[in-house]
Amino acid sequence: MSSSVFKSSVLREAADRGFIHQSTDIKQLDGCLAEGPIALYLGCDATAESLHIGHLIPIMLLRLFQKHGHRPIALVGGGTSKIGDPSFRNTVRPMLSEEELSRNIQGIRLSYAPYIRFGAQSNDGKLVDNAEWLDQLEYIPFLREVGRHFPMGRLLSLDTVKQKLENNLPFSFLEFNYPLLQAYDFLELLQRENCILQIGGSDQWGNIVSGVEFVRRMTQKEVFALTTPLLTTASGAKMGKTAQGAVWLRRDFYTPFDFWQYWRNVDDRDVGKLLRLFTELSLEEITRLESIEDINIAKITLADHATSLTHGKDVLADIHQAIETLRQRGKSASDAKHTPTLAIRAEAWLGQKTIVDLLVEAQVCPSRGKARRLIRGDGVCLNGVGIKDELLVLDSSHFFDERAQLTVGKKRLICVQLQL
RNA sequence: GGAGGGGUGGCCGAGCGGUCAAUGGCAGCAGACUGUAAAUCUGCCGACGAAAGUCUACGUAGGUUCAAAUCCUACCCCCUCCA
Repeated sequence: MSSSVFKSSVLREAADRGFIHQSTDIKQLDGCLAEGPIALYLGCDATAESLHIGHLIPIMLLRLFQKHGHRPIALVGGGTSKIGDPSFRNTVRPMLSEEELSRNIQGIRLSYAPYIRFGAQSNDGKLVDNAEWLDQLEYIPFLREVGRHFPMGRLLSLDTVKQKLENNLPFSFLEFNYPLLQAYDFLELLQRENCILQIGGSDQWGNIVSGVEFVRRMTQKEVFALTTPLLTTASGAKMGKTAQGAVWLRRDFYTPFDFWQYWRNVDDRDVGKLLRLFTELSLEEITRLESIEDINIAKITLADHATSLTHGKDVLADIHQAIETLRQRGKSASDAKHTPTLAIRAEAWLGQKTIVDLLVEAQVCPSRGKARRLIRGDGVCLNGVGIKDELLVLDSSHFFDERAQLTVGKKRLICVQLQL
């Protein structure tokens, strides 16, 4: 999508950076945006205690809108999470308890903090929980006021619904109601906050458009939908998922070091795209980085910027020091605060426990058997020396200044801190 | 409510009384080559154990059998068709 067609600065930049996948009447939306600040919202369900990289594109877009003076609303689906979004997943979502939900909502608030400025100023963001209104709904009034605006044909034509039916996947009336509730959110936010735009990932298109149509039927007002592309890596995998699970945005779920590594190791073909989406470097600067022969410079820049946006600039020095340690296979002793660190008590370990125990304790391996196999596969170094002997017992010779560097493969580093 | 099909390791998917800790694929991890990329090749890929081996697992609970993922019974869940 060419940016030159837009009058509003925010859509121009969004288009240039690759944020726009689909939208309803974008000309009219552009007009509204050019006239002055609007309120817009992004919703997500309260299914975990942290958001992850998969959520990040729409969040970056929400941030972009705020940067251009618009008012962002982060909606957390405390209500809709009781139903479970059936979109594009073939298992039924587990039912969450009230306690889990409120814990998750708190965690999501924390996840948003680096990206969206919340507060009371004119374009400060706001975090709302749709349980606030959805919990109040009563069945018969809801059916009469809301249900009748959803033609059955329209509902059945939703991609998410069709997919469930065609593939004979489990799908109950409970989940079938999800689009209605999400649509209702939009109406509620229009009335409460004069919110006229909903953004989301492209998998949310059906749900979002249901809201746009519903609002039109209820109020005769035009509201808008804008979706971001679903990010897959060049190799086709879903962005942000690793074997260990999601790449979480909260540092107590995923260390800044590992977060940095995630970006450092992206596919070559994705670097430019990711720089545009996940850093705030100028487009000229990104083009320059792309033209440099050594693509690793662009990757490191991506990792630095994405990480400092999420975790703050001050983590970078530590991370770079740890990287240097890794590069030299654990020669120097770093005491980085933002790299994975394991503290062990001298009297319990020295002369007692083995390298296998250490790998398990450091949560590198989930079991002792895995740790053994990792060693047998030449995957483990202690202070830069390859470990051959899985029975190796730790002693003071392994520590310099009470520290040892445990490296696993080329990318993982654990600082082991000895406590006397 | 009736009839039929199905629930196997992270996912897909074989197996249908012993040789099954369970073929194969994907994903993953480590090694080699590189650039902490991709592709390729090699090894690993339930837990405990140095090993021999032991234990726990094929929806849940029982049962038959020397022996069960495989047979029987009940229950739970999913799908399809009928009512």
